[in-house]
Amino acid sequence: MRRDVFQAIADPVRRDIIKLLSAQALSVNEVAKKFEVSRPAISKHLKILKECGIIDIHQKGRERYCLIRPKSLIPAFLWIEQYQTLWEDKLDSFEVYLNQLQLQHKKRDKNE
Amino acid sequence: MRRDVFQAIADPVRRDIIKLLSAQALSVNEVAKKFEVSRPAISKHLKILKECGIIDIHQKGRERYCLIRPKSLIPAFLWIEQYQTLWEDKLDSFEVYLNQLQLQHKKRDKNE
DNA sequence: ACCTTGCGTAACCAAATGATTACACTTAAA
DNA sequence: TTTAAGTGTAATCATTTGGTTACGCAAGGT
Repeated sequence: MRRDVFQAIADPVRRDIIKLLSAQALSVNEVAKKFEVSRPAISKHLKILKECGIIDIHQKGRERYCLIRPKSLIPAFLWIEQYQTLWEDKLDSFEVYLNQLQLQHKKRDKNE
Repeated sequence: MRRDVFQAIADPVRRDIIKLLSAQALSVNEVAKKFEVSRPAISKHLKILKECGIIDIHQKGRERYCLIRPKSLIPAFLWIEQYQTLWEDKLDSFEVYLNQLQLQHKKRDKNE
């Protein structure tokens, strides 16, 4: 059972939950009301988000409030960010492709 | 069958493939050699990456070269980036939590 | 003309995922 | 002290996922 931030944000429902909770802390029921799926389904999503460190859950009376821990998204952010220079490159994809291919073949293909 | 960037980068093998191809274009076999799993397994990962627009595959002789299309990662980058202000907030999580809870309860809880 | 290389894909399988219903438990409310 | 509200979790299920082996085919090499 993989439990990392990438798996956590892979599901669209969980991304929507993150969005909700980034605006305000909500109880489990309050979260569940925003979705079509059943409350137990939301409960499971919240459990996964908690296990991935993306949310905290605090009991208050008989309610459990979910609040986001935005720092948990930083690893995913950094992973994607490392490719930023790539997509900001001046060279367009086709040129990059040709260059890479040349490098690739400079030893074995002598007739191109 | 979900086919979006988030699902594409959810798998660690696919993230490693992206890393490889960000350095240079490689043929399917060259990619497969870098991993423990079988070539057909890599072939499937490459197919998913292609369907998500993360790589292009160009035939050259009997080899197929995979090259990254880094721009396809931008949507995921933007999604995570929107929470950057959240994790850069001066307030620490506990204060945020208390504030949110106050807002949450300012109408119904008058005895706290 | 063969054989080899590179690769896709079908068939199959175990495990993970995402959902549901039913039930249990705890805490507030009446 | 009943009752209702809020929630977790078990049992169950269909689908997806990620892997394997086996096979087929096209393009190069001999």
